[in-house]
Amino acid sequence: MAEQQRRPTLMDVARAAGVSRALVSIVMRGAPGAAESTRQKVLEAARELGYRPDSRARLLRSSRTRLLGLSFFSAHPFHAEIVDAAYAEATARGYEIALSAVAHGRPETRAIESLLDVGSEALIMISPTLSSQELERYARQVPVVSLLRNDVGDLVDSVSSDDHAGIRIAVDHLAGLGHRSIVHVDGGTAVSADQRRAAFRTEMERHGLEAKIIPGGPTEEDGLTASRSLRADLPSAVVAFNDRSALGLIEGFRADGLKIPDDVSVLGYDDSQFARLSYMQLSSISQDAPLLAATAVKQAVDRVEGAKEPAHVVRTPHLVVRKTTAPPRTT
Amino acid sequence: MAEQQRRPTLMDVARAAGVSRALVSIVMRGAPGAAESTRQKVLEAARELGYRPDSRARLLRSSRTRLLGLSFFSAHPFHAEIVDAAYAEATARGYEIALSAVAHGRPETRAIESLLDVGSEALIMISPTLSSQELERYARQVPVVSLLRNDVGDLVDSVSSDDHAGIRIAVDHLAGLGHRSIVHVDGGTAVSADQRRAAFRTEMERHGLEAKIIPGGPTEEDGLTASRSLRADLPSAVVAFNDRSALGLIEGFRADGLKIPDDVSVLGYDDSQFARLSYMQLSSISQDAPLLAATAVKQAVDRVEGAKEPAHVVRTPHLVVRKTTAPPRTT
DNA sequence: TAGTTTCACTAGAACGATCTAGACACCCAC
DNA sequence: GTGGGTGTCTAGATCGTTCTAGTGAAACTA
Repeated sequence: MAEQQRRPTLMDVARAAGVSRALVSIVMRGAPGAAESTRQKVLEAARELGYRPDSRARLLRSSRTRLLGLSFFSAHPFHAEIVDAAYAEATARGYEIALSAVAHGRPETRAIESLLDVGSEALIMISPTLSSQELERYARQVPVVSLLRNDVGDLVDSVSSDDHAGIRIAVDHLAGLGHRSIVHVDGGTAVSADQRRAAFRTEMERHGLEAKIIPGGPTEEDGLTASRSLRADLPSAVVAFNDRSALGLIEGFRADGLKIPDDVSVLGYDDSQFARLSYMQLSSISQDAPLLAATAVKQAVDRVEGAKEPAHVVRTPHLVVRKTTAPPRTT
Repeated sequence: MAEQQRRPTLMDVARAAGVSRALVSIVMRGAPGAAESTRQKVLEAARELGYRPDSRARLLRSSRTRLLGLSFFSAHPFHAEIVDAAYAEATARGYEIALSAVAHGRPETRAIESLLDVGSEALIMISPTLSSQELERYARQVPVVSLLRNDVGDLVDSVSSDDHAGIRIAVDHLAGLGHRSIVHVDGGTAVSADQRRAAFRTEMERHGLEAKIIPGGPTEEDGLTASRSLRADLPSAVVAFNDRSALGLIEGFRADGLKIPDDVSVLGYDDSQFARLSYMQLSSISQDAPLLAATAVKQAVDRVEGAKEPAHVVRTPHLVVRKTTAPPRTT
């Protein structure tokens, strides 16, 4: 069936329109140097033939590819929101996004190399797990922007959210509601977990409260497990490492017959889609992913277009109060 | 800072190793036609220079690109699981995956064109929303495999799960447990919703039961809304359109003080990561996404490598019983 | 010994675009 | 009428590969 007909090339369009390849190229790129009348003629011929420029050839030849490489983790739903926002911002700035997923059996280096191989002018990496030395090695070839992580050395740009400020806001919020017994279920080995843990310690001290920290992780299961270890000595509020963990915590608490927020307040982190679900109504610290993504794209474009020095942009997160945090039970 | 040093090319390696470009190309591709000794010498030189082939040039020149284009919806977490599995299968078969997301403000056609522009030899589309005419238009250029949807015309391959069988299994399961009052919360306008709705009708009839259907949709919110409209006349079991909808249903029921599965059994569809969460323990109809993904990749590769006729593979889903379905309350 | 085959290697075209340099026509000013 | 500018268009090189055709030497066959 399906006859695999050859894709039309510049040459085909040129022949059809009776001009040279170079002129067709000029017209297709919208570059100056073509009379309006021929421009129309060429465009018409191109449309007629269903011509689309071959990006391999285009990228190969042109000095500027206007391609931004974006690596993300396929297993992390939160990253999808960022991908979405990055597309929008890149398009607005006249750049394309080349996607590469870090998946099971496909390490980060592999994802990056493939982005480089297709001619990305800059790399945006969401929560990179590579060491800063490795990141710097790539940064010598092309500008690299680390998204959601900032301890990446001096050669690498970073766009991140102020974890310390986020935790401060979290602790202030809960302490402000009157909570005295607040626990942090940490992120284990996840990116940012260390910073948040440390911040929690100092912020609790600032309030003159004891900083109790329970080992956790980034998934629902981690939250669930943590809820069990909290059962014996229930705090009045919990600051989760992220929303997914918070979900696990809440489910665990509910299974024990506890009411949220009556018996325990739970505060998430990320303000992801999960938090926004109308039946969850999870209070959360928002990093504003779309804004961070847009900033990272801007950063990458700036570097590509001449900015010499890598910048480290830190945005302050903000609190989104929904229905899982409230003043403690006044027993 | 970061001196943007030029990437080494075949020419550089050739010079360093004292051979021709063509020979380096042969060695890098692992093609036959080079003596073992020179092979080592070239490899060493390449390693030394940190050479990596430029995929733009490679793809441009070679007749075979060994690239499979994969389009997915960034907003649909379920698709991420498929992306993951597709990578694995493609790698195993010696192919690369080119990813393109359908995102907010980035329509499916745009995602596809970009995959074509980079030289994909075949297209795998997850739950395509284009009309079969549009799909066929692309299928004339390159083999197209539709994943999770099968009403795509004769020119397009499809790998899908037997929706009718899935619903039959669902209804059999619940009827077998003794349920008589079973409701289907449908998928609204989502892909496959029509098939499942129709199947539910015929299968319920086969059991001599009344097929009650409530309008729904693919998200948690849709399930939640549906739970409210079920409140007045509570069935003993619900077949949700998918897991996300099931989650919404369950949360809605719980908010009304109902116990799952004591008061209502809820059956999901997809057996996604949500279903597997230890606190959800959602009974669900599994389409086995990794298997479907692997099949789609195989299909695409077969077509690329010579299979003339598009095939329509239909896999039978299976039941995964967890803790949200049980015999009805014996009032 | 002459002819054939095999092996290791190379020169140069090709892929489909962009880019550089220059040609040609036209208009204007002096 | 000549020189210079401007606007439109083209030829040919080029990007970094792969591919085709072929060279030359060694090894085998008759």
